[in-house]
Amino acid sequence: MNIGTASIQSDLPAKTIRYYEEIGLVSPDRAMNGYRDYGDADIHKLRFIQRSRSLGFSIDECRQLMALYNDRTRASRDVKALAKSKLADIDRKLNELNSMKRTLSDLVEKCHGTDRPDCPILDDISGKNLSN
Amino acid sequence: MNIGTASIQSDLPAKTIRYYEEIGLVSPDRAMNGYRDYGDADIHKLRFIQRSRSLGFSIDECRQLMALYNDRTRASRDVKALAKSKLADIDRKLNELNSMKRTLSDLVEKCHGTDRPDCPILDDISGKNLSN
DNA sequence: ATAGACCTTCCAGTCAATGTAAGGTCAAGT
DNA sequence: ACTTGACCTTACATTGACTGGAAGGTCTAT
Repeated sequence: MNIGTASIQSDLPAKTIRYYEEIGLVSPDRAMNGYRDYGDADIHKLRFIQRSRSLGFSIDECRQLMALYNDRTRASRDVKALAKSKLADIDRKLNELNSMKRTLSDLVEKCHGTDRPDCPILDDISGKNLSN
Repeated sequence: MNIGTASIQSDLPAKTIRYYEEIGLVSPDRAMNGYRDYGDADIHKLRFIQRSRSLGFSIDECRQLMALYNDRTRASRDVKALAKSKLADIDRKLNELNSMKRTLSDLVEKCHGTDRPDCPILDDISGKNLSN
């Protein structure tokens, strides 16, 4: 499939997809006319990278994650270790997201939601009653 | 407190903290010697920004989030609406993280974790049995 | 066969930092 | 009082990860 379709399927700009090829992250086949030709596996990788990036993983971490897909010759013990370490990263991020969610939920819940400009939680958040 | 301490407390490089001041995200007081002087509220904001950035929120979104802290004159109805929209973003991110986690967990679980180079889940992930 | 929507490469610009240089400030030790 | 070393300051350059735009080739439809 062409890059335009790949762009839609992966939710990444075509520009970015070309960039990912340039830095060696996802390298599609080429059709006879020189157009990039993406297969299902490529799309799957791109989608995974899209999610990873949008969640704050670096390109280098994506490269490691791609190694899990690409390197069939690697001992699966290594694959497993790498995957486990990334899982720990993900759990850390889940905790942080939940902590942010709690902060914002409190904000939503405790603000009265009227036009009144005073909002009790703002004082609390901004450090007046800082517990940490 | 000085920027070095603020750096440790917020888990952000001093360089980055200065940059955040430059772009108007967090502006500390100045001591008589010209040193930046961070208060507890500043640290709280920096920590929040640190978490937000590491989870893939843009600087512009951080700016919106800071507005929740800073703008006391804003109608709290607006504050509430903004917070709710950010909460929806967070829920989306939580879903994506859980989806990544599932993918990687399967990888860890189904790989035998020996030195054998074949790993059944790799074929699956790389699109051979693509269900989406 | 020509218009319009796609694709190509290449080079420049942006955003969010990060590195480095040159110099001022502070607290401790002699 | 002076110096050493860890801290702080600004200013300018560089990096990483895109993003935009130009100049041109390809494909599909009328």
